Amino acid sequence: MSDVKKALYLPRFLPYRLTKLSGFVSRSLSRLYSEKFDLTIQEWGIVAILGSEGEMTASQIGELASLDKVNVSRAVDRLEKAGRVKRKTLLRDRRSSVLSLTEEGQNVLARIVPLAQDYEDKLLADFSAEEIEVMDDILNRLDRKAARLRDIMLSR
Amino acid sequence: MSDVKKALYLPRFLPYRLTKLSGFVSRSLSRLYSEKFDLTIQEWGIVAILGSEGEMTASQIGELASLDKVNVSRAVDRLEKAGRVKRKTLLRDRRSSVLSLTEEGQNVLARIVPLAQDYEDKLLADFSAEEIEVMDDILNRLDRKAARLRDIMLSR
DNA sequence: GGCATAAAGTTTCAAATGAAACTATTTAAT
DNA sequence: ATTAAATAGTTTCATTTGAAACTTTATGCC
Repeated sequence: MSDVKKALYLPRFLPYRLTKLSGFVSRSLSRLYSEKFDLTIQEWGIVAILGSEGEMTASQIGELASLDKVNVSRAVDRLEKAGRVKRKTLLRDRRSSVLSLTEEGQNVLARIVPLAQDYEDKLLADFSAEEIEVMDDILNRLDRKAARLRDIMLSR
Repeated sequence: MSDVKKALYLPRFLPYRLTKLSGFVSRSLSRLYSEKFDLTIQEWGIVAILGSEGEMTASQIGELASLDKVNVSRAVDRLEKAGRVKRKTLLRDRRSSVLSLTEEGQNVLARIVPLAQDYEDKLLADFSAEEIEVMDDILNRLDRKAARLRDIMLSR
């Protein structure tokens, strides 16, 4: 009767559950592209973003992919060396360059997208359309809240 | 009209969203214990588990905390050196030992639990009890499915 | 009992990561 | 115009991580 809330039951603790779930998912997914296509998770994110957005600078990519600039820089470097991404220096600001997929990059993307979609489809196979909508809403709200809390915590 | 599903919109891709959310959450939470208590995320998980389960071997902990044995070994080593965990060798199997929290370990746990609970409460503040139940169910199902998919993928 | 195989942890080594320092360029202020 | 401050991206260095090899102890088989 006394120590009801003394401890903390990890399997019910949301942060733990999120970490565990996202770990499962990322590791599974990475098996789909790491060996076969020699891509890291960051590179895959960048290729996916350039695929849907077209041209972007490194910092814009970082923003969208939630990657810090060090990681973007390294990943872009590897992608460029592998001939999957090309840079075009801007005249109006030579500090940064605009990045885009090469033909080879588009090729890789086209081959991975179905695998990734297929994995997501399988993960969601047991959920109805309404349930997926609910999940979508929950994730959005959690994401916004987590970002806000982080900002609050950082600011003091 | 042609390339509707060619690309993949990252901000709607579930694996990406999970990774991003869990990253936010873990980093925020880790600020609560890493500096103040000098604990890594793995150590915190182990302390929490030992706190609610009492005595366990390293492999049992790994099972519960979803940590591989290398990480458990290292984290336990640090915890022991910090006087937070103690080992008791089993007579019937001297390969492993049973681990438990020292008084100091229980102390640390008791000081962190309120902080962790508070963070979780804030994260969930905008959700109703029903919504939390729905979320709970969704996470359980996703977790089981992701684990099953991983096993399937590993087995070939 | 004696030998092969498995299991629990630990150690080692190479690769991934992140914080901080650095370079090059641009913008702002005087 | 000249200097100071800010921005984009890169490099460096120390730490973290994970896979594979290793050590010790236990189990199964003949």
